[in-house]
Amino acid sequence: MEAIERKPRSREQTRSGIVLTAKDIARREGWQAVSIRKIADAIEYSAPIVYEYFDSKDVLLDEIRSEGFRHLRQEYERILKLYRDPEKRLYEISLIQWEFARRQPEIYQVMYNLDGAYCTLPVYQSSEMQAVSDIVSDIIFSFIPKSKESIRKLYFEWWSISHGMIMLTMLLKDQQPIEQSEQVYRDTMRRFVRGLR
Amino acid sequence: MEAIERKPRSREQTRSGIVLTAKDIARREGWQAVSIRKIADAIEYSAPIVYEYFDSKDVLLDEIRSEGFRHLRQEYERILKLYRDPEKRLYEISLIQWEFARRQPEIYQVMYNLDGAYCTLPVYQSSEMQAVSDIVSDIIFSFIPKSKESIRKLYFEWWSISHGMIMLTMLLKDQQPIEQSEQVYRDTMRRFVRGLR
DNA sequence: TCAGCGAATTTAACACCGTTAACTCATACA
DNA sequence: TGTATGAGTTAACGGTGTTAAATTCGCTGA
Repeated sequence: MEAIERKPRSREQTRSGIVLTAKDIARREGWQAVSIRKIADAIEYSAPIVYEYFDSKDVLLDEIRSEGFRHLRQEYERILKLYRDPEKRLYEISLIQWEFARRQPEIYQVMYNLDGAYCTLPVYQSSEMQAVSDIVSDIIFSFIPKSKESIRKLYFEWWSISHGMIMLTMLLKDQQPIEQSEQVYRDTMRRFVRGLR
Repeated sequence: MEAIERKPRSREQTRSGIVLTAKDIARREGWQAVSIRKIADAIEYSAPIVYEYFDSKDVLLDEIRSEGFRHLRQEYERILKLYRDPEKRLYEISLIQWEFARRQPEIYQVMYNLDGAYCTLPVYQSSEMQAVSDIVSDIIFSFIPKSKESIRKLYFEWWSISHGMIMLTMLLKDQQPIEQSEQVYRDTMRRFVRGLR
């Protein structure tokens, strides 16, 4: 983030500078190292300026989290356009999930309050999260048009397996090679998708 | 924890008082609210005293985490004595896992660095965690005596499903009734165990 | 009884944190 | 020229983990 200098910057640029810097520090030093003052330093402003863009650190984290869910949603919709087969769709979306967590672990962490990332605002009532949930639920529904309750359970199951494996992979990453975890992930998700029909 | 007064206390009592207080604050206010000074206040000592028992906050959290894994191991071994059928064993252990997370969520959180709990010391090289892993792996092995690699994968799978569901249940607890999540958990774990034979 | 020692405990400090009030300062307009 | 507006800063408050220094206390030996 040292690329950012303090010359001519629009409000929008400063705002996204804050977000970028926060993510950058989180990626390099972990979320517990992200502080308002450190962000302010990086964008070459004093700390109170950050509060002109975000009411609190919590709100900033929430924004980054929402951004993560939005990005995920876009990827999901890309898959929807690419494939028509529900089986293929759900499997590819599972892979998207994996790739996302692998490429942007710090975002994944703040989305689920993992590893020092801690956002007070409840995630379950975020519309962005609801959107990604709806996409996956709809795919499952097109698979087997059962009751809303059944779909909910199946989605909960899919989500749990995917998220659980991703989390444990992160946890054990220095002990168990990622390639191996990825293989298990692929196999398990494929089996889950197969098991739906 | 208001029961603790400062009269005659052995070193051991003070030490466990620190641990108890930390867990108590975490349970009531969340891990991000746990501070050395607050613990010291509760046990009626000044902050530096805590450092006579624990080198750092990190070490204190690590101790609580290890305690959690030890407790889990004891429960697992209780199940081993109670049942001989591997299928029954694995299923019952799955239920233990659920019950533990439900009854002592703050311990579960610190074990996996969830929701503001953050312990720097790596969990994957804790012998206590290894012990519980070994128990479950052994059960799976007695189920289907395959290669070490296969067992590892199956254990990873079991752990992911269980942990994933528990985590998401915590995350969605205000949105999705726990009883419902528990039902899905039981069904899924039963199905997993069945699928092993 | 009292001096002195050693251990137990506290106070004070450092460098950080999130957050807010008060202040400075330059520009734009009357 | 005077003043109001807005951007940006400094300074402060109460909190954090942590450590060094100071203090208090109980006990031993004279």
